[in-house]
Amino acid sequence: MPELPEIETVKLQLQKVLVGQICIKSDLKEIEGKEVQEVRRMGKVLLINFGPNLDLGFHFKMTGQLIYGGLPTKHTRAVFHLSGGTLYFNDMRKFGWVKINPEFTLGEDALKITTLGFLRLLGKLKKPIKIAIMDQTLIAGVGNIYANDALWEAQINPQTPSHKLQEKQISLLLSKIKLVLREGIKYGGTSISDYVDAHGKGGTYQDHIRVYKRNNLPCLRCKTKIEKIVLGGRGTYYCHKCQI
DNA sequence: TAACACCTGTTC
DNA sequence: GAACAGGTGTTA
Repeated sequence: MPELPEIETVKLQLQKVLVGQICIKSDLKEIEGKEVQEVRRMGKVLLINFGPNLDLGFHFKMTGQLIYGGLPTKHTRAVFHLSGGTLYFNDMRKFGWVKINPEFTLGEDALKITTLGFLRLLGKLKKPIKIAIMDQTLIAGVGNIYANDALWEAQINPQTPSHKLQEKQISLLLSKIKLVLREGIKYGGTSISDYVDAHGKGGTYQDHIRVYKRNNLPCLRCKTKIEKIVLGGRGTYYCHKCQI
C-alpha cells in the first residue's frame, strides 16, 4: 500500500482529528495520559507526536493500515484508545512496525529535494535509476508504483545506470516524481489491494496509473506493448520504445 | 546485484 | 500449487 502519497493522505486526515486528544490506553504505555500535539510524515514513516521527544512511529510496509474509528479486525496489531475515539493499526502481512521514537535513516523527502540536490545524488551512482530513486537513504518516499510511473513520464528506461543520465533528464525525472506523487495525494493514494485511508476508504490513483502493472497492455503514449522485467527484485514496467 | 527472509492472502 | 504483492533488512 504505502508510499509517500498514501502516508501523506493518512497524515492529513489524522492531523485533523487527533490533535488535542489524550491517549487513554495503549499497548505502548509511554503515551498514556499524553496529548497529541501533531501528526507528521518522514518519507514513508508516519509520526504522531505526544510532546517533547515522544513520537509514536508507524511503518506500513506492504499492508499496514491506520484507521480511526470502526472496529478491530483479524489483522489488528495495535489499538490506541484516545479521548475522542479509537485508532487501529492493522497489518495483514505483519511486516510493519509501531515504535516509540523510532530511529531510521532517510534521504531528503522526495517532495522537498531540490534539483541540485538530486543531481548531486545521482551524478556518480552506477546503479539503475529505478533502484536509486527507490533507495530511501537517497530520497525518501518513492516506492514501486510511483517509481514506475515517474520513469514512464520522464521517458527514461528504468535500467539506465544513474550516472549515464544527462542533467536535463535528471531534472525532468525529479519534476515527474513530484508530479506523480502530488497526483497520488490528490487522488487519496492507490488502492489496488489493501490500502485504505484513516477513515477506511480507498484512494483512486489506480484509475490514473501510467504503467504500473500494465504489462502486455498498450503504452498510453505510443501503443507499444508494455514490458515487465524484474529489477532489484521488484516488478518493473516500461515501454521499451519511448523509455530510452 | 541477487537471493532470500519476513508473512498472509490473492491471482495465475 | 506456484507465483506474486504499494517494503526493507541481511547475506553471499
